[in-house]
Amino acid sequence: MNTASTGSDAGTGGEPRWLGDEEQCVWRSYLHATRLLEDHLDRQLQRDAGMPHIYYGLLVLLSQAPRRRMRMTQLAKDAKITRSRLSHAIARLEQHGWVRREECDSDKRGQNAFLTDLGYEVLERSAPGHVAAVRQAIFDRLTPDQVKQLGEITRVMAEGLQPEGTGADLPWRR
Amino acid sequence: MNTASTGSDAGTGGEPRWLGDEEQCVWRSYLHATRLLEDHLDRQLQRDAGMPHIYYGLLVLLSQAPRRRMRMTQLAKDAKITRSRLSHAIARLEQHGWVRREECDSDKRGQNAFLTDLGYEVLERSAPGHVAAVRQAIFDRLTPDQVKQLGEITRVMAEGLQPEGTGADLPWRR
DNA sequence: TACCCATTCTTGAAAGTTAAACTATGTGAG
DNA sequence: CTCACATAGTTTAACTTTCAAGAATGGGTA
Repeated sequence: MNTASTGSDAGTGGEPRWLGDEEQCVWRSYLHATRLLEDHLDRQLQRDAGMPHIYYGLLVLLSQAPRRRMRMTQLAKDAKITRSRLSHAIARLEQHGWVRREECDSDKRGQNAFLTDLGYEVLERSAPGHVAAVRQAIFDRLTPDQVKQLGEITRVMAEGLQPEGTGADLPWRR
Repeated sequence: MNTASTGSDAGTGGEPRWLGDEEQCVWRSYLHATRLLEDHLDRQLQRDAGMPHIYYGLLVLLSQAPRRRMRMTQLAKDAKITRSRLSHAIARLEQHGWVRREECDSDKRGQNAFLTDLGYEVLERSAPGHVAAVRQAIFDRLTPDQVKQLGEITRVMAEGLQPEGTGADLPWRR
């Protein structure tokens, strides 16, 4: 089924409002760009740092955290991934010696993941190449205004997709 | 390593040009938005159509093709995925009876994938919900101008990431 | 024809992801 | 205190993706 068409009936609720020609075109561009970029960065990092993009992002988050350590749940939230996925990811990063776990003092259920020196080195070594790749794909190709627009657009999108409410965590909403 | 920092040395080539504060912020928003949206659509489609977003996209492409069929390589190119990935994907879609393969007349190496009636029905049934999800995440939240900007921005990005040259295929470049 | 190399598509194994179930600890009400 | 329920994190199995290798056909050149 086309995402467009002047189609008729209802799906779940009422009349489905199909996408117009221009919207369709934008949607396709979005899909292509995001898919190509993610693939590109995944390959670049797999080659240069030996890990997929998302794992690299975890190391970055840890490197920026107070004592280079963070609670699992918080890390999962910041990285926008599920706890399950994080568990698997940290397990692997741990195998490489880039990250380690430690019990959490205040909460016996908790675990902290922390970046090892070895992990920091890997990050240090691969950061320049990664930034270059990001720059080449985005910041070097867009005008300053477009960059600003992209920031605002994605901010709005993310806001709308956050689990619940803008607090993205707090038990407000509903 | 931070994607920013006023860091010093070189990576592979010359001085790495780190991202400025604003660029960093945009990049983070981009990652969050795209990750959240992809996850959201994957869950929505897995629930309503029984397949991940990318598989759904394959059915959409097939549904729009001439006789609802397409050469594997062309399909892979249009969907921006590798042939290997496509092979596995089609294999699974075939198991569900949504797609089938047939030999290609003109080239004995070739295969056509075609959308079955059953596949078309699934698409027809799940399209409204999918469009609604896309609309809710993007088109209902952005201003018409932002939508236009997003289209242009992603077009530029995709262009820069295409395998080689804009032809995205032709043996020109280099 | 014989040969070489490109193209098409598939395959198998390893790595990564998901959803659901599960363990263990925290927390509040009664 | 005790029960019920929420939270934190892990685990299992099924599924998806990737990478590298492989089988078969096409095409060009000597």
